[in-house]
Amino acid sequence: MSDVYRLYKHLNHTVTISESDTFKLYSHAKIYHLKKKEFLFMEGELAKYVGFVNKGCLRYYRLDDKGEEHIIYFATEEWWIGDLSSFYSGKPSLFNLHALEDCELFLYTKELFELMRAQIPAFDQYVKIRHAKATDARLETMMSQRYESAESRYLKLLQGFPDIFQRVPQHYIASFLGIKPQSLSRIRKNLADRKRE
Amino acid sequence: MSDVYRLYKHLNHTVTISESDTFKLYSHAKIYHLKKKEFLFMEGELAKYVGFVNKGCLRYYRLDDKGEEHIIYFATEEWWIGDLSSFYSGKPSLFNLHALEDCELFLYTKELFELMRAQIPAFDQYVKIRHAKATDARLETMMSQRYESAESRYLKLLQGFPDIFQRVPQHYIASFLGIKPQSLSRIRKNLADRKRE
DNA sequence: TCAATTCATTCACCTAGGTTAAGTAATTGA
DNA sequence: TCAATTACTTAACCTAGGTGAATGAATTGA
Repeated sequence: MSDVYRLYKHLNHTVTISESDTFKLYSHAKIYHLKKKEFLFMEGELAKYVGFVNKGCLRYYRLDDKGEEHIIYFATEEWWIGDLSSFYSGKPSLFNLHALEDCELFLYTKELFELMRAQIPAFDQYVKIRHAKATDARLETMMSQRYESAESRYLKLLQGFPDIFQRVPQHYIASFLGIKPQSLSRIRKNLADRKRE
Repeated sequence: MSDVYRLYKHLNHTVTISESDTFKLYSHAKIYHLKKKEFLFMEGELAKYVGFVNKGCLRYYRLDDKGEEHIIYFATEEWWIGDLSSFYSGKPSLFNLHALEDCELFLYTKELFELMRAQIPAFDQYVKIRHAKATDARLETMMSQRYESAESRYLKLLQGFPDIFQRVPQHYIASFLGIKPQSLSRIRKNLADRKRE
């Protein structure tokens, strides 16, 4: 499987893009290897890249005023990563992007990213659709945080992103769900107990 | 005060836009009067307009699976309203946009809105900045829902949007904060008691 | 390889906010 | 204008999830 195959396959789920356009996109990217436990950027730094995860797993998180971490998303193969707010505004990021496994990323600076959008209409189209979906998904998360129990959020995650449970420690899952590791343990125990009879 | 003044003033907080461009924008809008308790659109309908609130107050909300309302935002003078997701995708909205006072709105269809963006660069610029800010604000809301107490969310709202308390019934404030009216009453009582000594 | 660290689990106890229900005040509309 | 509706408050009780602390299991790294 060529390096570019995953990107090609991914884009073609959403738009129709040629192999040559995909290759163009790929060949302009900075191929970047991030080792487990390294950061692509940290709070206070400029998030100067957006990138496509070709391999690996990362977490995007933020600290609250008590210094506690809150994971906003996990990114695995075929996810886009970065802090768009910092990327576009040029202001320091409030977030941290942290590798949970060794990663291979295709990175773009703002200039390069805009150039790709300008030169490859199908890619521009893809980015627009993605933005819209991401915005919707974010609202969805907010709503479910507001009116669903932690247990039901856990079950949804288990259903919608089962992979992640094999790849990241459980206390990160808890942080993503917005609860404490002890609470996640309790929820899992309750579910197991209930299943037992 | 001319009808267009508020729009002009508002846009010039963010970008530099001429009176004539503002007037162009205004003159293409559909001026729409929504009476108190009417809906601009409801769940299941197409949200075919986005609009500028020139006068009045509305709430944008959604029902959960138990049929409970959750207010996402209030909009008063100088806010933009609409469901961008439905607006752009052409799919029915999941949300309701409901007038809490008699309103005067400047409405645009998708075609007209895109035309305005294309013909008035300063407006296009304004819309981009707005989108970015709205996206950030949404994430902020999500975070505060996750790790701040209802009391602190209440105090922040009181500080950042004091107006709204004069204009909408308290149970809507509660719904916006993500709590029950009784809880808001209790929080207010606690604060008052604590202030008393 | 094994000591140190990091993870997961469990338990007892606490607290913010939900629930139910009642009572009062304020608005609304024919 | 006044009956009906809608809003707000209070209080007793309940529950999901937080807190702190203890224990053991699994990973990590010199």
